[in-house]
Amino acid sequence: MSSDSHFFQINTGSTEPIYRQLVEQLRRRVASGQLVAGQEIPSVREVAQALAVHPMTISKAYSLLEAEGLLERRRGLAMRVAAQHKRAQPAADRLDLLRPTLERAAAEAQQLEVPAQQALHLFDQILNQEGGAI
Amino acid sequence: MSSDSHFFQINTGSTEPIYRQLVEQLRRRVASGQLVAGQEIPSVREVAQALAVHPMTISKAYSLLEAEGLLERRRGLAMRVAAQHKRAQPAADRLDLLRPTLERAAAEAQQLEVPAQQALHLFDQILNQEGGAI
Amino acid sequence: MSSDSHFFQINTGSTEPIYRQLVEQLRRRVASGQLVAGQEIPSVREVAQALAVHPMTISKAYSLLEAEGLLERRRGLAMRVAAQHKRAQPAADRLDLLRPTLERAAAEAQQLEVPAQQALHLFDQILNQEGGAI
Amino acid sequence: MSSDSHFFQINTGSTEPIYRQLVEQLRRRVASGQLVAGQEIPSVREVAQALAVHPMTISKAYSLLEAEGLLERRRGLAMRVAAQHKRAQPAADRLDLLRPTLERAAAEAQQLEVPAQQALHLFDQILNQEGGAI
DNA sequence: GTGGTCTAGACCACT
DNA sequence: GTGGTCTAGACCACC
Repeated sequence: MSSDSHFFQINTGSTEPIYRQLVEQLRRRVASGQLVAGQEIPSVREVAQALAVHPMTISKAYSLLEAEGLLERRRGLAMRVAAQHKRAQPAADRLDLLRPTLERAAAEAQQLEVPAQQALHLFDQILNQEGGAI
Repeated sequence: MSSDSHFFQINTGSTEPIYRQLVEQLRRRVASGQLVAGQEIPSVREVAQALAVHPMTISKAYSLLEAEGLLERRRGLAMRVAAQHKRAQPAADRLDLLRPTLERAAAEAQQLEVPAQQALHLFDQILNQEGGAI
Repeated sequence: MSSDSHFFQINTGSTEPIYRQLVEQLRRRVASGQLVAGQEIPSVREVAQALAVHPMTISKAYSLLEAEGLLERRRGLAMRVAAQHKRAQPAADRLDLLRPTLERAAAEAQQLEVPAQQALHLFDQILNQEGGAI
Repeated sequence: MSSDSHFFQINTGSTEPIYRQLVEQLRRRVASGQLVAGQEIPSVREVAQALAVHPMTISKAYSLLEAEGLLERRRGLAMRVAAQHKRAQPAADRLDLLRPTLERAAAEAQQLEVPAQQALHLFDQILNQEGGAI
């Protein structure tokens, strides 16, 4: 599953704990429907190696997601997206999940006295670089 | 200085340490020129009470900013923005300081499969609510 | 808080993970009302030392109980029983929580061909030794 | 040997490893004399299918019991209870084997503050349901 | 191969 | 003092 070496992206410089970055990324992918019920996720060891992080850190993220009912553990097998999870959420709800980070960006823009128009323009640029067209 | 009870805004629920939230807010305000050399900032006790946070947390933020040369401590007097700090930064540099948070928002949008246009629209709305027109 | 060195009892020989033994003991004490909202529990380090177990093992138990809403974390302070937890449960429900272990004991008695009367008698003896009169 | 589909009872939800559940059940049955020297036990495949468990798990239990001298492996034939094992144990010893689980139940009763009398009454009920009269 | 548990021990954030 | 995060690495249970 070497093609999954970029399954997760983490920012080691951030104050946000790595395990939490993973939890939130996976939650978003399930909310969007990118990950569907039954789908296997890369193993703890694979992710740990790909991200150069200790396996226990990955395991902690997976355990939390399991406790939350989003992942399913199967003895001796790779974990997978749980069969009976909250299904992919409607677009309006997903947009809401984006709100906190945008609010933070807006607060920073204000403190930096960056005009709204410039902030919007920069965001537009970044969105178009990122993953290409959605 | 009761009008300064909202000098800082913090998010106690965040994983980002409070002292760091304070440090970064103040850096941004200096970068934007909202705070100028010689300007007094609210005392540790005032801020601690207003934010319902332990005074040492505020003190830690102020000490870091002092070590950084951004604030000046004066015996028995309120701290103030240091005389010889890097002056307010040009608009282009300030825009760059906004980039990391917008990159994070863009990554989240992509994982949530929120179309760029919708994300931009939401950001626009939030910017216009926030502090009013800039 | 040295008098709390026996706050928890664990069985290191068991296959049941230590952290889970702790979680279940604390759940039972809250269910019975022995632990009430707001009450502080011994610190991670105290328990770790008293039980001769690694602090992270204790921490894991406490984190699970916090995720479950039974404990409350307070930055820099000892954890305590959450204010808004499911209150102490009625006697009938508590009796039900005892059922699984008694079912296991009954199954073992059957496999050992120990007569019901003898099993009951032994249980009676153990109950009366244990904590004294309840 | 389809009538042996319920030769073992396991609890897949438990933290106790399946192979260990099997080992202990068989030990108890031998201790009680329910299983006697020379008696055949169901094959790995039969048990695996009946319990919906991986054959290697059953095999591991059987191997441990063989290493312990309780079972005998015979090329091409079903395993059987070893000829020269510790014979069925006297009633007093078997009662002792029941003690650990009853001690655990007593500890739980105490933590739940369930009165001894109620705990005993519940145990009595369960014993009489279980396998019928012994 | 899979995930889980635990230890020893460092360093961080906060009161 | 409090809890949290992470690493390095051992050993276990299961497929």
